[in-house]
Amino acid sequence: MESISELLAVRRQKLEALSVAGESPFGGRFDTDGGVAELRAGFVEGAGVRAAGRITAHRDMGKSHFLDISDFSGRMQIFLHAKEVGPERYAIFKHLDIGDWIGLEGECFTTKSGEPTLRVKSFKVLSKSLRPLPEKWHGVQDAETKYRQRYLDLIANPDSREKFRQRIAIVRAIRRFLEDRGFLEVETPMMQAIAGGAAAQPFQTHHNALGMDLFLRIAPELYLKRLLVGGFPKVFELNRNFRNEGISRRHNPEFTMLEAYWAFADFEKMAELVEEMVCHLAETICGGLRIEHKDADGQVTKTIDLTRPWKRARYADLIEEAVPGWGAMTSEERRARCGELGLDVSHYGEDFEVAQHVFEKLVEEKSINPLYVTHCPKELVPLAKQNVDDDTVVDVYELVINGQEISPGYSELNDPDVQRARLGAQSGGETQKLDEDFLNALEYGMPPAGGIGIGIDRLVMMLTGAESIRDVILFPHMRRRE
RNA sequence: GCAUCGCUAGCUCAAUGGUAGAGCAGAAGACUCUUAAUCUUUUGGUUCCCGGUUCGAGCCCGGGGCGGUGCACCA
Repeated sequence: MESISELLAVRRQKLEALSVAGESPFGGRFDTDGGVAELRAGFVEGAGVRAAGRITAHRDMGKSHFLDISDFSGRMQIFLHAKEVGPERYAIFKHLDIGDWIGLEGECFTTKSGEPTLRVKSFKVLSKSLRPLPEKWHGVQDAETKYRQRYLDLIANPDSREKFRQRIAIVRAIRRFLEDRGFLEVETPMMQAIAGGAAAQPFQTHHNALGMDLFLRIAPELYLKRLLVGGFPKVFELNRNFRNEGISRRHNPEFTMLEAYWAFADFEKMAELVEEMVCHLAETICGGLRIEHKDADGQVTKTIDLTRPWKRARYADLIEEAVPGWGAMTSEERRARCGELGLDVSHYGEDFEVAQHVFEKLVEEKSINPLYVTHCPKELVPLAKQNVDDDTVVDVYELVINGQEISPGYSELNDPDVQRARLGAQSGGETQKLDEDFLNALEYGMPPAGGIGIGIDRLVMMLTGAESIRDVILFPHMRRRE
């Protein structure tokens, strides 16, 4: 007999025994006085309490039993004695396992060792667990199991629970922060006839009734700008984007993006907004402006200091700083210099692509503390206004933290003719891809505006010390098994 | 796509090419304040899959699967 079958068989036998004894193994409604961590925190000696949770530990002392019950909020100890519940209920209790959900009613008391504990007077089986839980001390270590069976990770790994609790708090706080400043949250199409607003491979689908192909959006940008045209002064959308590209530590095919637009503002005003917001999140949710990232042994590997004001620097100056003399070099000299620095730029055709590679490797990846990069080359950003003093650069910032691009911010381009030319140049003459309705909307007049995008997953990684995007996405995409 | 590392009991991990082991969980027993409870006994294996080398493969070789990491890709 295989081991797992044996473990399952034993639990099935207990399931049967519960039914025979007249105890429903899958319970029903059970009203409690709160989550277990809340009850433990609000502990009053002698008070009667109703609680429910999953049994996560069992310490057996003859006829005295100490158990931990847990829910998403935390754990609490309960004490169950044969004398307290009577022989019939005690017999039922003997059929319980670690993993089962139970509801109980009891009285608060403190043990000799000082642990707030619930003395069980009565209990009810809420759900029998038919499979054994992961190991109590090490939890689930296997990355594949954590991602494929997130529920096991959430049951067994408190660190993981905490990261998701923080993610939820961050998303909620962002919404509140923006709403408090008059931004309206909107919902725009996720299925689009033309996947615009970024340059990425889209997922394709098909609408049968309309007989047309549609794309999952790669960005909401062009629709949010239509709303600026329509008169919305401050809008944001915080939801999923889809990009049909590689999966990595930093990429999931569907990811969460915040985009916000503010009429009559510019990229610098948006930078102020983002700086204020991220610091607010760090202080209220992550315990302060110094964010520590730790390795598996708990050793601090890096500390991100979010103290304001954040550094601001021009794109060209940062490259010059990384590679002295860059600005005065010819195209050939730059490529040669890249070779000396160990950077492979052979597959880049354009000069700005070579520079961008240098920027990514020598500036972005090395920037741990916040850095606003401004005056970026216009080729990189087709949807932003050109700078009035230097038409080779655009009025944008790129916010880099933790070696990753966290947020771009623009002074949005609102000249329809310039916009058409820039998008046309980007699509390489494939006029089919131009979103004519968007350009048409611009011709009605879009107010000058500041706009931002923030990759929420990467922001949460930065704020919670997660090294992989999969650690902040509940159900990351995996290759199908079998 | 390329490179590299990994896959052993339900979970966490061991195992010079020579009888696959431990801890936890499970089962049986002892114990009325334990908290990684303790103590005694004990069940549990398609070593990811297929093939090869060998007297003999968890281990070596080839192919495949899944996963981690890096590179490539990615405004």
